[in-house]
Amino acid sequence: MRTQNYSRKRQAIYELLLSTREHPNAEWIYNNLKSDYPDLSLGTVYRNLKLLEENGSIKSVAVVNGCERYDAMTSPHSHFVCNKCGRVIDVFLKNEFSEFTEKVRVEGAKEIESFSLIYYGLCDKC
Amino acid sequence: MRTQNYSRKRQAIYELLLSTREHPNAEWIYNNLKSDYPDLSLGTVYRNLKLLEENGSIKSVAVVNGCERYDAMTSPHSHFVCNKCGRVIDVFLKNEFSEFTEKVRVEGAKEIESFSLIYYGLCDKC
DNA sequence: TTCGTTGCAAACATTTTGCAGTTTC
DNA sequence: GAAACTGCAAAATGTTTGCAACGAA
Repeated sequence: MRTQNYSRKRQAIYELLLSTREHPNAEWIYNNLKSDYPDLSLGTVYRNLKLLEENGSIKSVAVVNGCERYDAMTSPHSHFVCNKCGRVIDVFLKNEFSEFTEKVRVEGAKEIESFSLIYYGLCDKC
Repeated sequence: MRTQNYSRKRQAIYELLLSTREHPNAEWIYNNLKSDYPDLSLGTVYRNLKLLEENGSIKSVAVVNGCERYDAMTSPHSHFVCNKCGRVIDVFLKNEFSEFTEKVRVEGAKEIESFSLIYYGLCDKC
């Protein structure tokens, strides 16, 4: 992990991500912090999202309409993405699933580090 | 499906995708067709990839380093993405997996249309 | 004082689009 | 001839980066 000082804005970004189940993108975070941090810049949001991801503090869970979506809940779970409105919803699967995926061997892969399971469809608001 | 005429270039893009297991992006396709179609333009590749995807002829299987990667094998299967070189490898899972995922219900989802399972790690060439 | 952090704007990379000319049917 | 298709270049989009000022330790 890269050396880091304390940063009030990074902290705010992280806490905002902890407080929501929106799985937001950089711009949503920027807009939601602007009132508390009027001099915040979008570049800072991007920089800190990257830092937090390198940290392991947050994860990128999906790319929806070309935008990276982030989640501060790092315990393993899956997601549902609405094809119409782009909403991202948490999906918690039973143990049988992780048991199943842990057995998977991929020809051509030296080492499997992680996996991502994303469901797509229409959400109940669309 | 939008009305379509025959197009030699679209056909070539589709056949190239059928012939490879590279899961290429637009630029790879462009570079590989340039010699046969010297007047091909990258815009045409993008336009036709979108049309072919709307058709259901091809699928976007992953976004690797910001690039959409396509596959003309539309029968359900998963993928492995190398975190270092970006290589995309087919992963065929046994039936028990689809049986499992078909049972999944997502709270907040009206209808599940598809899902995508992607493994990440290091490939045997990295 | 050192080095991480930031705002700002410019740069970047991928993808989309407007237009005028070409091809398909 | 109508409508789809294309090359080209410009535009749009999301993200990254260089730099000088600022903040933390």
